[in-house]
Amino acid sequence: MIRLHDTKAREKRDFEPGDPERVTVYVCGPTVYNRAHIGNARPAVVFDALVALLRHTYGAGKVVYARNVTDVDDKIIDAARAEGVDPSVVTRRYEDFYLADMGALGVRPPDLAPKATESVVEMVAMIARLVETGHAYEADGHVLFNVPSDPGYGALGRRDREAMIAGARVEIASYKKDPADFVLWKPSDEAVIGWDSPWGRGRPGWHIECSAMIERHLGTTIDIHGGGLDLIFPHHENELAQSRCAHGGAPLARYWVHNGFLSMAGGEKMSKSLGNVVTVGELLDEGHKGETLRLALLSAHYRQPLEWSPQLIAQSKSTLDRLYRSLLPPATKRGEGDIAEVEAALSDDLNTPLALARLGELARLGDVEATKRAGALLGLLQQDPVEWFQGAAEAAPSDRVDQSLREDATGFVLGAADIQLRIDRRSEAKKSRDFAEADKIRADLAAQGILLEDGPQGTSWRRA
RNA sequence: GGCCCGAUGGCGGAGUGGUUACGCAGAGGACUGCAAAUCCUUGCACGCCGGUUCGAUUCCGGCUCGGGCCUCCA
Repeated sequence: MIRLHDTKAREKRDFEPGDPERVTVYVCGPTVYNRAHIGNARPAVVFDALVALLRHTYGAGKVVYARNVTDVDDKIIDAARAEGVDPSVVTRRYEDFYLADMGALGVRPPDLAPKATESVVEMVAMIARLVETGHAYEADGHVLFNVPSDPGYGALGRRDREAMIAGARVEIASYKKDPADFVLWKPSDEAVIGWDSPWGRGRPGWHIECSAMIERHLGTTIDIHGGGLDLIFPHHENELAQSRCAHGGAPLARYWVHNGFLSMAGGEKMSKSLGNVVTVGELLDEGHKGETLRLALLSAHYRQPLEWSPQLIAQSKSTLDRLYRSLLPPATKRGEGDIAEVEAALSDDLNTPLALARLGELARLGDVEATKRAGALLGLLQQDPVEWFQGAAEAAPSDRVDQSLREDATGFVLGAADIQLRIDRRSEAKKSRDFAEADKIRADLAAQGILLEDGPQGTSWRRA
């Protein structure tokens, strides 16, 4: 039995899907107008792990995971205009970057990656339904959702209308019937991307995109709707209202799951507007392995805040070194591991830190099979251990996306054969008790990031 | 201002009404030519003030500090 913390109920609940044969998950994906930062990667990794657990529990073919791509948005329009290109040039580029970056973090592609621009017909239909049922109205070329028409509004974000209006930071447009009303459709002039609709040429508002894509690809009521904490209000609150009103009161999601934020040194949230972002691409370019970054993101519980720091990365690296070392032959099995311990930790509201601790115990016991299987649940430890220690650093995603940059992706001065040659020379020196020479060889290698370890079967090496 | 979340040892980070988290770093030991890795041993904790209780880090209230949201944001 999986238990999940439901944002709407504000407590952990037993997870019971509407149909165990078809468990549906929808997570708000990226708006593709720039590179993903490591904070953006947190939900991708967290929900990747959650979906892996669901597949493990209900069967690989019984879970449908959709993560949308928002490819129509004012920020995209601005970026395209600044570059003097069509918006699709911008969106395709950053969608490719996103997939490469997330792939490097071991995030498996979702079953469905619907694009907003491909569901405009459905959006228009849903808006029309809302207008017909009195939940939306046309004003000044816009179509707005009328918040007072939905008595249930505010339940997810737990805020009443007076408080919202009092705290509103933006100027309230004069054409709104109610200050809380939000846009479903807005007009586009000829210079801007747009679609024909009963209300003239225009483009959808942000919230309706998700509602329409969920309806089209997953159905009226889905099992899990996920995203970052900051999406609770207004994005998810509005989605919820639109969908419920368009579907005669049927709830949009049975469980609402939100991940906490990543912060930078000082505890401040990582965000574009604060200018303190570190992109996934930068981290990979610095030589950090994607798996290390993934472990770092899973090292705290998904709802807890997580402070991103060089120490966190370093600690995650040494943890993975230790885990991979246990997979290295010859493994000595000290006891029987039980993967159920890891499953139980994950099943309890995706407690990845506890799962990681139990994974460490499996590794300590030297149960290679159990360690690998448990690692798979977390999306870790699936590489060949020798490759982990001796392989080249992962090529940066920029290299993967842009083939022209691939030429010098290797980046290492010494290849395995070279290293072995020096190890042999050092062994000779040791045999003749020329320790000065042996230590010099070891130090020279260390200077190039190659660490030697003498064992009973001889000397092995790894990259730092 | 309104709403919400958090506060655990040097650091990261689970969990629990009474008993060991775990990892990193530190100390000692084994192993080693010396290291590294590994193994063994080991020190270090629950923001403050009240309350409930036989007993609270764990429950309740208040406070302080930190963070998030209040229609850009994972």
